[in-house]
Amino acid sequence: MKIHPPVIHPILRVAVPVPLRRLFDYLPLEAREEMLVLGMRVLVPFGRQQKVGIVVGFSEHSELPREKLKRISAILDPEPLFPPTIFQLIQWSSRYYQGAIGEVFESALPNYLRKKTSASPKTPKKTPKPVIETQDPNTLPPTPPELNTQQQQAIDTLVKYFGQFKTFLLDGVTGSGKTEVYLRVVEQALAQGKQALILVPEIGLTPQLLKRFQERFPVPIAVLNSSLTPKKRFENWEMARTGAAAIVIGTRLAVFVPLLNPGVFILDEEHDSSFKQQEGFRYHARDVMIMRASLEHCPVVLGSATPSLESLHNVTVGKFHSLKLPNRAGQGTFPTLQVLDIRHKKLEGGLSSQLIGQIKEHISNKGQVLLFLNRRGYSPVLMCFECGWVANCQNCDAKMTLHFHSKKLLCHHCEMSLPLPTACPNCNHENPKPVGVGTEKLENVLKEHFPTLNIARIDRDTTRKKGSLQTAFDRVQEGEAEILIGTQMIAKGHHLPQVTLVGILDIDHALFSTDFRSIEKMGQLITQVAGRTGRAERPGHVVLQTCHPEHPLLKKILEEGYQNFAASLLAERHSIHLPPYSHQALIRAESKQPNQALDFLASIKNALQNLSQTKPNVLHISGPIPAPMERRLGKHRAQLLLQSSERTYLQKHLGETLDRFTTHPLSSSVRWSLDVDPIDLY
DNA sequence: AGCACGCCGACT
DNA sequence: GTCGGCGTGCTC
Repeated sequence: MKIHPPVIHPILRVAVPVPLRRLFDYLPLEAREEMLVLGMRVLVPFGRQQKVGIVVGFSEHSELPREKLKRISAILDPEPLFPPTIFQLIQWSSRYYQGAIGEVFESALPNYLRKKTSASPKTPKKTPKPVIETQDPNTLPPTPPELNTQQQQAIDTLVKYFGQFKTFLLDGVTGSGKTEVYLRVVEQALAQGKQALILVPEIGLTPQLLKRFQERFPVPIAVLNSSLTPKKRFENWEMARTGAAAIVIGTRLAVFVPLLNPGVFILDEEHDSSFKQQEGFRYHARDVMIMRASLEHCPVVLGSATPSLESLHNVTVGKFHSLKLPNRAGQGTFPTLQVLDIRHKKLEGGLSSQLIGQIKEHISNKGQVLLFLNRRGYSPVLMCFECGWVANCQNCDAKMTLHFHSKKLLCHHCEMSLPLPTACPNCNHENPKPVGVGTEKLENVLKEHFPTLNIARIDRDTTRKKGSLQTAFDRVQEGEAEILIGTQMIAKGHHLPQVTLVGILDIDHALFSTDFRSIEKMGQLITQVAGRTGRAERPGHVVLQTCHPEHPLLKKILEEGYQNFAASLLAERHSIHLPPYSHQALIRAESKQPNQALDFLASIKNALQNLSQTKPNVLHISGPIPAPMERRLGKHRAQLLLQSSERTYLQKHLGETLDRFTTHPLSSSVRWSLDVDPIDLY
């Protein structure tokens, strides 16, 4: 491909930010051709609008007659914003995830640069700190902890691979000191004058990691996530791009940030599904990061105490190199695990009397208690015991959740909210009753049981405000609350050294879910929640309440640990050809009319089947079937699952077929999208 | 996705 | 008689 335009009749191929899977051709500005370079932003007339596009190619000819082509309105950048590697990365991502090229480029830009502002963005020169400050060993802030042998080996191995591409899975139990490994590796990168990019799954995990890095390194650190103001995000992006920031910490969107001098890539909690974007351009930041590391010849470190089955498989087949940290750093000990059979037991707010007894005991021994219940609200069902009526959402195939404090029925899948009925809307009998337990009810029940104790509840409802999550964790860490109740938000990353008892309530539904990944997620969640305890000198105890104490996979994880559990799951996936032993793509569709989505998918299936006649058995198509929640927000949803052992085959034919379907008669009344490597089937 | 054009219901 | 509903079609 040519970097500069040809001299005669040049035509610019421009990626315009619209959900169309093609490029648009334009004529260059007269007499300024020589200024144009691939990757520059240009302002182009598009229909009646002006849009900011990216020049992604030059050619002598267009499929359109020359007189139909419009001329670009302006060149917006003095130099391309993307270095060649990022330019390639974006194009690869667009092909791999079958995203509209213009949208993929757009999503790699900070909002500030997506605007039609023709003002060329000057790099913020107000942070002219030295690009990289080398470390003076005498002024080392808090003495870094001593490393154990495994940590030292991991670091030595990683550093050896500086300057070349290799993917490492840092498989370290909770409390094994993964972060210390990151710190030392980054230290080495900085010493070589290189930058480090570190991704975390959620914004909430940034502050503590940022703090650790700031304490250790006196260098500019840029944070990139969606909570920043557009201006700030642009400035931090520029600091990364120009090399002013030595370290970049961000969420998945930061995977595309240009770096002047990349040295090492780190992705923490690699099993976390938040790395997968779930709308629009559906990329997985972990997989994009690996591709990026290969383009930029850097090592990439994926860290987790509970690695995804995909990554474990990649270790087995030799694509990833495994680095293990099997021991807890410092004085940390492993928690003891106990299964509590709650069949035929009377529960109070979801708690068995045994568990309540243990809570009392731990509290009286000055320990903290953590209760994990992955369901927010007061109760998931409101039911009339006279006629059997339950509160359903009118827009979705879902029950409405009772929220006691706000005195409302809320649908957790749309915005629907209703006042609490005092009588059954069906039979008019008084007071329909809540059924089932959410975190809010659990909190109320505990308050009755332990009126003198402080209880902290952490879920989406109590942490709406920015910073409130951190405040809640601080409260617990400082011992201000004796009992902590939380949804999966508490499973992520936070150190709670005073917790001596963890109670896991009601995870049984995951054992029988239709989604084949839900057991994997359950195992990760149990292990992560259990890992919150026993991190200091006091040993921890984990109690899991279940109605299925004999379930083989539950026993596996409790008796043999995550590693063996994961091995069993992998064997199961292998035997039924599920990922990572096959590749999937999911086409989702939704329509107002009940059958349009299904019909549309049926015709895609038809087209794909005709196509795959040349290579039968390579492509398996299941569906179309109605989505697990058929109606959501008033739309009828359906999906088509494609599975193949040959990824390239799947990818190629899918792209070609879908291109033809943009003109399908139903494509205007059916909203549809493609998800490559889907991680949940909803 | 926008944003037009275009053809049918309740309003000054 | 018109304002505006959202169906259909196009964007170099």
